[in-house]
Amino acid sequence: MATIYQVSEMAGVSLSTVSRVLNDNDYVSKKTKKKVLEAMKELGYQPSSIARSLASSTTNSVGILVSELDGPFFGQMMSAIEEHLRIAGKHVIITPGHSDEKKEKSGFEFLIGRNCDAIIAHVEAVSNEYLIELSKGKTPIYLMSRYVKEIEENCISLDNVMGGYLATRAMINKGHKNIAYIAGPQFKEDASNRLKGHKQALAEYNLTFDENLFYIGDFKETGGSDGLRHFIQNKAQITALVCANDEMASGAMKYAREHGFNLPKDLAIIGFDNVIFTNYLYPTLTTIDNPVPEMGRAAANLVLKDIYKKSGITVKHVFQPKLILRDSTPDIN
Amino acid sequence: MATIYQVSEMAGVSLSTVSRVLNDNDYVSKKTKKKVLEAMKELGYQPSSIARSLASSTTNSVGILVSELDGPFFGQMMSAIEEHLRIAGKHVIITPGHSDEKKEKSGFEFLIGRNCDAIIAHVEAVSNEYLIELSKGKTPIYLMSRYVKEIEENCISLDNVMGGYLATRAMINKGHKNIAYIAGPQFKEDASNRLKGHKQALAEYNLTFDENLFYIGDFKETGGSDGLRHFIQNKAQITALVCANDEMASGAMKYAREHGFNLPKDLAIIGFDNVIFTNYLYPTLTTIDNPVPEMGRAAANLVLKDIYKKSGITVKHVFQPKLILRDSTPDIN
DNA sequence: TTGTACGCGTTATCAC
DNA sequence: GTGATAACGCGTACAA
Repeated sequence: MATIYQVSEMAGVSLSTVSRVLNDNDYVSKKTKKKVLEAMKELGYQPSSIARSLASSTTNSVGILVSELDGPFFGQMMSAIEEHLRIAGKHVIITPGHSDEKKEKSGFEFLIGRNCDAIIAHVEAVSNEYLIELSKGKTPIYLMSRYVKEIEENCISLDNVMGGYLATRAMINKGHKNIAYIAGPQFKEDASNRLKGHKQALAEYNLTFDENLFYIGDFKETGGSDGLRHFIQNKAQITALVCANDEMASGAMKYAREHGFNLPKDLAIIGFDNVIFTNYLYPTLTTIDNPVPEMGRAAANLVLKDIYKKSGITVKHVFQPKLILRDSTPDIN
Repeated sequence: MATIYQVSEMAGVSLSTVSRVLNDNDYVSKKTKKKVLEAMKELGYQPSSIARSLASSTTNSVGILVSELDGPFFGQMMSAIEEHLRIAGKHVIITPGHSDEKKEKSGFEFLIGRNCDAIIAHVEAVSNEYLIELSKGKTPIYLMSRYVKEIEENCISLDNVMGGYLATRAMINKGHKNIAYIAGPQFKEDASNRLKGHKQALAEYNLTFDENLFYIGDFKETGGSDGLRHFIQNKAQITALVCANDEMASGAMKYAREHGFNLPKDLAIIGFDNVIFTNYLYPTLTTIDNPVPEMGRAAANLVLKDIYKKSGITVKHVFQPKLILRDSTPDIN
């Protein structure tokens, strides 16, 4: 591997000069710049990112901490962030936190230990206090899908209350009155906010929140099937089911069909997130769109602006969900 | 940030000694080791991975090059690799190649430029020659789901011919004779091998391969719907549809239903990969299991063994697919 | 078993 | 504009 030194020798200039053309901006005469560039090409010179990092104490890498590496939701998120960052020549170091406090913390430590210039995290188990404390450290932290007031400038979030409201209101508008709700784990902020929205919608239309029509699932397919089973066993009379995310909705659909429901006639179902496969379920799933790709780009833009000092960037911090009507919620007669 | 130097000072030893306890193995007396360890704790010392890399010319990072960051297939793959590598303290740098030759090449360059100790790649567009040439470079390359004879020791692959064979044979065993096939892009090796298996099965049972019952899709949902539309428009009389992956099968299912098919009675469908959501489709999708997680672990093990010299590891290079029977392929009477 | 001294490839700070 | 020279934080022969 050719080093900056060989280049300087071949071009007949000093190390400093080579370093200058490498970092563009400085004052270098066009003539010498050209000489250096040619020498570089000649030698097939590739700057060492490591040495650069050591000297400049910046790694051009941003850490991404997500709950899972698989799953459509996180796939979209990572994809959007990576793509946007890569254009700027930055790279991502991804690690999963598995919605577990210890693992999330160790994920942060791992990323910080790798000297990431910044971290974009979608964490659910650690407390706000922990995050606030962490934000005081040397590595800037940005939060996806989470709003923490004290560091709101570093948060990109969705209005989940509104989303939950829209979902339930959609059912009400379709004429349903017996609406069951399968929530996500309540320690997760988005899950509890969606539930809040659900209750708001009920209240607005003078429907009472019934504990018998409420179940807390795990945000996975099993949560949906377990929830529906729970309602059936308790002989709950329901015509509509609101699920706090698409995976659970899909699990509920499957369970419903396996237990004699004729979908969507016997039971209207709505999900949340508008994950890709919702459109390929049968019936196609009505859901609430969660603009994950845009939010991912926003997060990337935030670090580009704050950390890498790119100019001309403005970012939106709070995004709005919207209702996507499909076949799983037909009009009732 | 405390450096090795401060630790040495506090512990009253030299830099080398600190370095030694840092890297464990060397000869250090228990007494001094303890002193050093205490000093480290006292100072909250964290070794700089960058300086380490510069001095040792190894980064403890392995590059992962996948086609897409989202999608269930790659999600599983990345997850398995990351998890396994992380246990060994290595981290992954992930970047997508989008099944495009230029992007895949730039992905390799990117990863190599980052001084990854090794690269695990799932690439589809670059040629075998390119990969062989690349393998001669300083960064070892490992291939997922691809077999290149010249570097077979670095390949982890699935017996796709067998998989294709199993899929079609399953249909034949169910009593079907008019079996349509929607293939994946034929420049992708797995796609062409699956097709080969399909033809083998047909031949074995004395069925002729009919161009009218053949369509090349894009491995995505649209490929499935486009393919089925093609068959319908050409008035192909089919009772069974074999798709070269699950996404296409799901797209075909959706299209079939939208066009009056009563599934699974009117049309039996089988997919390939056994991606998570196949189990939540309606009807649940019969498919060929692609042991992606095991293969991911195998790849990770390979670099652990070859690059990081872990002992006691043996890895399987070629994996076998197997048939997963579900509801989309009922017995016919 | 422990310490010395140099090298890894750049960036940054001064002079010139 | 350009060139020395000192960091950056650690690994490692080599010597002791």
